[in-house]
Amino acid sequence: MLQVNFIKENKERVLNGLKIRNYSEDQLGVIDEVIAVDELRKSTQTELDALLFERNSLSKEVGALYKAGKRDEADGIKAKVGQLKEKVETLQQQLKDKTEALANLLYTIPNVPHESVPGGNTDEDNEVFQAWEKDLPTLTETALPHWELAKKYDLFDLELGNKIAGAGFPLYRGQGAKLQRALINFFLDEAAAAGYEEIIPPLLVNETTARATGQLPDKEGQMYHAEKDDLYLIPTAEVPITNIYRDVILKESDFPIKLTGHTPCFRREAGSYGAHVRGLNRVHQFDKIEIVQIEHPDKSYETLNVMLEHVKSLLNKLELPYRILRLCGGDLGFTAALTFDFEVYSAAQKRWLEVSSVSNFETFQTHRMKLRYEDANNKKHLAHTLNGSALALARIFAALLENNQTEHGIKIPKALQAYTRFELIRNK
RNA sequence: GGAGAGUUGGCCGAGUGGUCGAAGGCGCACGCUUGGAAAGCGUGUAUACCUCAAAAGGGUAUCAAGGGUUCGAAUCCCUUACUCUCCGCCA
Repeated sequence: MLQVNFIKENKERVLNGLKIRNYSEDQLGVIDEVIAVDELRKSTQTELDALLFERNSLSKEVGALYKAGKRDEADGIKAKVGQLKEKVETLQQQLKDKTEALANLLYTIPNVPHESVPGGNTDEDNEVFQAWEKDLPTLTETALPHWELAKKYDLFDLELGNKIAGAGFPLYRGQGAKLQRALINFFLDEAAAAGYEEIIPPLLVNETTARATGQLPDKEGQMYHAEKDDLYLIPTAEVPITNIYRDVILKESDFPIKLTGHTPCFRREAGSYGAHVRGLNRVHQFDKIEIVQIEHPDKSYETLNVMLEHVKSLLNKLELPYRILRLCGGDLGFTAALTFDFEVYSAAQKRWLEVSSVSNFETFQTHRMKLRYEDANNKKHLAHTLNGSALALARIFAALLENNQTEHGIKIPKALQAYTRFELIRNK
């Protein structure tokens, strides 16, 4: 969430940012509301602090008077302090209310988009940041979409997944399962080679954790919730991994912190339907390797580029055609300041599939998380967080099947063969 | 799941109603000392918010979390969480 002081000092910038996110004039009122509530909060605290000061000083006197044996005098002061009590309680309640009201307002305000974020409403308006310059693969008339290929080669089974869990929970088997595992290991090894420390985090997280990275309250309905224990199934490894550094004060020399992790990701995807969700295009559970960096604010955009390069190299090694989009204001996530999406071309479906999202959150997450660093003058500042998928498996898997299908079987890209230990997925 | 013990600052650890944001030690930083280092000596060393144009200064809160008793709570009471030990269950 944004800091009140930041909003006050950069009001125009914040308002413009919200406009890029297509806020109406009416909705922009929230900014003035925040400022007003904060003024009330401050004046309440000033009043309360003065009252508490009085109470504390008088109470100290009582102690001293008792020691000196002056009971009567002490009792007089006791009565006086007793009278303050009601007012203290009222003010304390008010302060609590105001603080809460402020927090609730701030929770509704999304991050300020980076200056490069274009306007626009939907994913149609995203800017093609890097197009695919070479020819797109073309397949024969008889080419199959991945869900058909899965049947032909027995790679995954949606019906069985449905039987066991429900729609959108794929079950991989045989060479399909092996290909999944190969991709996971490949991505993790590549991340390790790029200097990321591997983490295996919990797959369920508590409310504080989900709130810190901004999934709550914004994406409440998108996460699976184990109500009995009040835990959320992670929608991405970003959540538990970034939270490692919640409430931490770093030294400048600690930067950059680079973490990676493979986890399944669980998403309810409420409201999704239609042809675009066929097969593995949109599922409730998929595997993803996430890369996370915690950076010095001066370097975070440089680091964002480095992360883009990492994802590019993965796709190049997998020999998949891809393009990079810069998300427009309307498509940009609530917590992100700047996001680049990677899409791979699915030749059989003749469409682009999103396989990675690389974002800079600046201080939006670190403010909630209280993740700070200390500069040379011992001043504390909020750090920047970044993360990206490197990569999300289900759609990569789909694209690999479709693009590499031949009449003899499905070719495995060279870089992956060391992991799969087969070069071709053949009909049984 | 049951029983018991515990949770204090970066770490260890003292502290059972007032002068305690908290002794002492370790660590860390700076200075003195030294040819240099170690040792020694000295000084400093939490976070957030409010106030102040800013700094200085002042104030408030925080001893796991929340609530209560009291003029006053690290200290007493209640609730919750977590940790450890034992039992149960179990990969």
